[in-house]
Amino acid sequence: MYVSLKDVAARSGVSFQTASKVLNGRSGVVSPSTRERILRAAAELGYVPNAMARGLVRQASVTVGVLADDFSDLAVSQFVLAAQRAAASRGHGALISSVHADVDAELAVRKLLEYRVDGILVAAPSLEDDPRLGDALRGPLPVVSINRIHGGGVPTIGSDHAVTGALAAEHLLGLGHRRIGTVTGPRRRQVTQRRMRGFREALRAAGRPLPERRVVEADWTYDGGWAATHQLLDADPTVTAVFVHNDVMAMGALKALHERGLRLPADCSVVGCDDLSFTGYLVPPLTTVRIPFQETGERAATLLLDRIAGQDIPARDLLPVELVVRESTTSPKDGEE
Amino acid sequence: MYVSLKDVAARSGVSFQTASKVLNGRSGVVSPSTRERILRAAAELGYVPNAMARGLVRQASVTVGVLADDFSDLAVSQFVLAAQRAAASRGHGALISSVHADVDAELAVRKLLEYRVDGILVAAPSLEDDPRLGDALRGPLPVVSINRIHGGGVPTIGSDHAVTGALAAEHLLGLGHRRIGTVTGPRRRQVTQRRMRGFREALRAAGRPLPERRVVEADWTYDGGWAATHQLLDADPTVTAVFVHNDVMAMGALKALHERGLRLPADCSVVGCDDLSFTGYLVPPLTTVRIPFQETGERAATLLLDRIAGQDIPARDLLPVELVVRESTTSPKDGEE
DNA sequence: CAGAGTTAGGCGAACGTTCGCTTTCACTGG
DNA sequence: CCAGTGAAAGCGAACGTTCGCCTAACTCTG
Repeated sequence: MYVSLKDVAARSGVSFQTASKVLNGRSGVVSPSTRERILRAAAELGYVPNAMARGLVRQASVTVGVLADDFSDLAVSQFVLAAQRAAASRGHGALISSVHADVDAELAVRKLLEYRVDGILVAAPSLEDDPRLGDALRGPLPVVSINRIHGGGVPTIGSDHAVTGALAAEHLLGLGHRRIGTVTGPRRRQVTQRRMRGFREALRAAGRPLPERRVVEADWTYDGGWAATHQLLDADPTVTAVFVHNDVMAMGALKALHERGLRLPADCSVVGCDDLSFTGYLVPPLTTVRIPFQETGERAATLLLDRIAGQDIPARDLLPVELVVRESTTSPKDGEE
Repeated sequence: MYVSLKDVAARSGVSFQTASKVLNGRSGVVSPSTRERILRAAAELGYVPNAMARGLVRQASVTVGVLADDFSDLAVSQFVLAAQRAAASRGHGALISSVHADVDAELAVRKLLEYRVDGILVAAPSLEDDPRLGDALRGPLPVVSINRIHGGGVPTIGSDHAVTGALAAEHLLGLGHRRIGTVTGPRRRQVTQRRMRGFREALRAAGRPLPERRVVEADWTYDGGWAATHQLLDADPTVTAVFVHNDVMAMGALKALHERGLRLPADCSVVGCDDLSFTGYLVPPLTTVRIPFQETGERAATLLLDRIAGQDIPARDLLPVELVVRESTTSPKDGEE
């Protein structure tokens, strides 16, 4: 069905190895006239090189594997897209493999190994505590992850979560808020802990330590954010601002605050996290800490490819986050505690 | 670096072909004892079959290519994810290739061909008019697309756009609206034309033909939807309901309506399209026509794999859409025209 | 105990490349 | 005139599999 080098060679009257030299190879010299002849034959026949055969002899598939847990998540899909593009721009294909309830991480990694990917990009935050994923990933193959990998040993790239928490806290403190609550991601997750650390420290440094009743854990979802916000305001109706650990939950928070009859942002300020594309269109437009998903994907892919090319890469790399101020935050009406 | 069949064979004292039989093959009989021995050796050495070598001899990569234009779009990424999972559950890998400004469609298809994918799944609505994509795709390789392909000849699966438009119109008419406007996708796009046809016909059938001033074209984006909505209300401030061709633009529409001081849905009803995950959390929660992206991805992958397996598949397959009524639609305050 | 049948495993070829080495041949300079 | 040089092309082996066919040895059967 496909045309092979032999076919092209036959048509142009040379050996297939010579055809290889002009069509795919990087070695060897051929005269301009035969080169021309071979090129023409290839075009006429519609020759398309066979990457599997090439990969076999070169011992490199020129392909990276992308292991993602849930890329219907906007953040993950942005990452995957950016990574794929960066890989493509350097000539690499991207083989994706998703892990979810039905298929365990080991199997997904194994599949990628079967295809002999040259490296693996991991975007599976929900699996950061899975020791089996860690074991499967630690090996001779280059790997770069955007989340912590259990057991370590895998270069990680991400954003500075502690700074994220601190930025949110400082912004709200700067506006004059004194009773600030927070809706967090799952407590066991690194990202949650780090953000909480930065957030807590900034509050403490301002002499406003965070009481536990103003911390409610949620699960990254709209519903979770909605419920947690109600819970938070039930526990302490006096809070004037809420830091929500992602934009999706922040939407739920906005809805919950609306339902309680609060005027936004006058009665309660909200800071989100992520800066998803639609956050500027919420009512009110959401102030949020921008997490550079795309840049992370690009950078992760770049590092992975560098690593594949034999270079040394840092074990850890943090991209800067940035506060995007919109209209969901303002000064509280009352100044007193 | 990798362990090959020969290594396993050497350790268990058989020929590598015999090892092949027990580890990967489907043909041939080996005694339980040697099978056991080979299995043990493979486990000890950590044997992982080489899909490239297998693909080479079997003349099948057991891989599908996914050609997407922009999967940071929630709809497309849902599709891609579902397709990847469906393919994986039938043992196929998924090689993704994105087309965008920098890389033209032909090149992307060619890359997939180099990897000798067994079939291609296309999700590139923005390229529906690209004749070169059509040409690149028409060939011996099985292809299934979720959008029209220029020049035809490619099995297409999607949802019924005319019904989508009709559902929106009928819902609004049923609520008593008489002056209904619409914010459409780009006019040249099939999906826009089809939705408009269904929408128009339903209005005409109810004796309320759609005047051109109540139709504004936009570009699927928040900003576009926002601007178009303002434009629509400038052109005809009397409209009491708007049908917006996707949820993203509908968010922009909601914002624009807010800005004009209208109370929603009392002063203006809005119907969206897609039913993205967050639409239930907008203010007000959006009534929308649900497009089954995930099911489309699954079905497309299934059809493609069936096709690869040699079965005949329909040239066209439509999945049902469904109106999801939330709170952004209600009866107009005034009944008269 | 010969011959047939069965079973386990080996063997060779092929898939489509790459790559280093060898061969061929024309041309050069001493 | 002939060794030496250099360019152009060919050749063989290898990459890791699969698969059909072959063979050796064992087990029956009469």
